[in-house]
Amino acid sequence: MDGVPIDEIDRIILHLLQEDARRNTNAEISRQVSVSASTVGKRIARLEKEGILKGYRPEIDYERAGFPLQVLFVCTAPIAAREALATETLGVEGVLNVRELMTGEKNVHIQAVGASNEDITRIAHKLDEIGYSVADEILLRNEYSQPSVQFRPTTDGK
Amino acid sequence: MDGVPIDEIDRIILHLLQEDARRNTNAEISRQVSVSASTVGKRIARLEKEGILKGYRPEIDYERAGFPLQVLFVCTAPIAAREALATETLGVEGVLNVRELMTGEKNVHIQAVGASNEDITRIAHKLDEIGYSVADEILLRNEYSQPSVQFRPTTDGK
DNA sequence: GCTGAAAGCCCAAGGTT
DNA sequence: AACCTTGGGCTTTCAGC
Repeated sequence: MDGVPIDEIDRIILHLLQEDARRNTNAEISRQVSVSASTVGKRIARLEKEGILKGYRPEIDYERAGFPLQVLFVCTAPIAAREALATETLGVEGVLNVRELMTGEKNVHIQAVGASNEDITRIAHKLDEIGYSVADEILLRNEYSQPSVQFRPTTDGK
Repeated sequence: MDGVPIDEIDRIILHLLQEDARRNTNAEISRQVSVSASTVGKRIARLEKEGILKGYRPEIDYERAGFPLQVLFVCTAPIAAREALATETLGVEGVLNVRELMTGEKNVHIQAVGASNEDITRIAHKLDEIGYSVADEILLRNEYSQPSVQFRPTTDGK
């Protein structure tokens, strides 16, 4: 499954995809790395097959897109049901992201967006219905994501 | 800046980009919506210019990519410095994501990955150095993201 | 495992309605 | 605004190394 850890070339490919996964074409990447475009394509296919690359998503400014309310629900879920719940949670309209924490009583963080308070209330009810206990409901002020994590493991990648 | 709110066609474009921002080309999108490929391209350019589309990122399984440790740092930052800090935080190697909360004393959540405990310790020190008070450090068990949020605002998109 | 070439497909620009 | 055309560029596949 993950016999080959990923080498220097893979790391550069991942890095360039992180910068712009839509515009950085195989051909463009091949120019910044000393392999051909078809090799870049094959390596990306391999990274996808191994589950390292799981998809390509646009980053959206939800506020400007008509969803001004961003909320973080801090929840408690029975440990046993946690994984099953997480999947179901993504089915709730407005939910963007679910994080399961290893420790602590409040062990699940759910990020959601809505166009109005009505939406947020509906989501909260839904979460309760699914089986969460919603401990806290915090408005998000801003979110920043890393455009480009450095791909240089301390184990120097051998 | 955001005079035109975004119509039904824009919403379908965003939806298809959310499913696969790399493979769903303008031409492919034009087939699923009754406009030409060049119109799709121009609408995407407009959405980018208005800041609704902010980038295209690969979703990476960091664990398989050699970063088995995922941590959530729950921090407190002086309200005034919060925004400036957030930007600086993204510069710390290993940091993936920063969320600013509107309320509560622990007002910033920072998500980071590392190859070893050493990395995590280094990040924690760095956050402290930058000016955060790190209140909690929780191992993340799993994270799920929404592949595709339904783009239908309750205001029915006029 | 990588390369290179060819066929088919895609994109961006400019002109038209 | 949206459309069409078109030249240049891209992706994919496959033979060959």
